[in-house]
Amino acid sequence: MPKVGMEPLRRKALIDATISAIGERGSLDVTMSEIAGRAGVSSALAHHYFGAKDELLLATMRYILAELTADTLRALGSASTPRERVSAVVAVNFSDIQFQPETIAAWLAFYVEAQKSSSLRRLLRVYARRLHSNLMSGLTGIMPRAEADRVAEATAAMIDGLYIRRALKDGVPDAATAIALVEDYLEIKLGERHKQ
Amino acid sequence: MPKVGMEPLRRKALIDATISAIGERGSLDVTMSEIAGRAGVSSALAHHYFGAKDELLLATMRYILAELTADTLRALGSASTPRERVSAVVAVNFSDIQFQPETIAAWLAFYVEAQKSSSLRRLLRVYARRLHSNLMSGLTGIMPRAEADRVAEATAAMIDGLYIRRALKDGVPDAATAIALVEDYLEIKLGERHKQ
DNA sequence: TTTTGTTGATTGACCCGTCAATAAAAAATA
DNA sequence: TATTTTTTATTGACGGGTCAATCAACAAAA
Repeated sequence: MPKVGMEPLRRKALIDATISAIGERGSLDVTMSEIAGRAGVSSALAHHYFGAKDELLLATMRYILAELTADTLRALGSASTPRERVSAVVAVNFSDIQFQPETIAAWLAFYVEAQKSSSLRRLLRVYARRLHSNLMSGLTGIMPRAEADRVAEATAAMIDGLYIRRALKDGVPDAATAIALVEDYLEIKLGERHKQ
Repeated sequence: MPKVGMEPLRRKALIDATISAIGERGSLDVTMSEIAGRAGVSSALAHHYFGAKDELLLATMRYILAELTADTLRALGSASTPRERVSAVVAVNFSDIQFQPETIAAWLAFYVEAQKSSSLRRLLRVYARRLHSNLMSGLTGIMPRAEADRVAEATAAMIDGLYIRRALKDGVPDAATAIALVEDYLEIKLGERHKQ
């Protein structure tokens, strides 16, 4: 019983289904039928709206990225000092929505797929650069640019590393502990400056 | 022209071929024929020696892990102080052999596959635990166990994170810079203790 | 009647794993 | 030593399965 105006709803449902499918299986090795089934439609419809599987995956990654961006901007909005900006960026990356096994598994899988797909690689590079510049937006108010650069790099690496370890379900268990580790690094890195 | 005693040679060649194939494609999505072709044999032979694809992949991961273990033990052997032990472990992870795009891509791909394969997951957990305990072997000589635990966790996360970023060919470019970032963290973390 | 939504069925490609067959070396037997 | 037999090495061909993508067809809204 076709109703008009289904396209946006179907697209959203298919993207959600893609995330949950990838999250559950832990890799991009999910079939179009599997995804479509979760969204309650036929695989033919998924192809109808997205053309090819690659494009569905790309759209999904874009969606995840957009979510992260929105969350980050929101968090940055309510931060008044440079120090708070840095903490806000860190906190967002470990927020309930972002630090879920499903989302993390998807991230990891996309990282791997990025080696094959140049459009995906470009997208991930945008994310990496944005994370860096978001961290910089706080750090440059605290330390010289050159040092801020290195601290941002180390912080970003630490965040990514904690993500991976979460995916393995080994090591750091919860978000709070992860945040504590990153904040501890930042604290001594920033405290260093006060003393001298 | 069959010669006797080929088995170990073929096994090694197939494992090498697996690493280079995975490294080049950037994912485990390599066919048995592709791997066998690189090793200069037929896909049937690969099956003959390894049974199934899973087992070849597992053997490959085991091989990479064994290499890393050997390198680490060698490095730890020539470290006399606890501080040197820590640096040795860090250095090994960024040594030329380990920090190559091919090897890194393989690591990343295996991380993803580990979500599906429990035997692979077990193997990676062994690696994570070993890295942790290797770091601890130095850190416990410098700070209380509880704090050493946290520093080891943060260091390990940073190492893993720098690996990922290397795979993306973005951010930290060379091993020296990566080592500098980790060492900087360790230095202030250790220096902190001197001052108080 | 044109547009939008939807699917079952099908096709074509790809790939894992198996098997029968071949050939040379090694071991056993005469 | 000469022969047969067994073991080891190796591959081409193929069966069976999976899956992305297509298409014709149908139904309801505009």
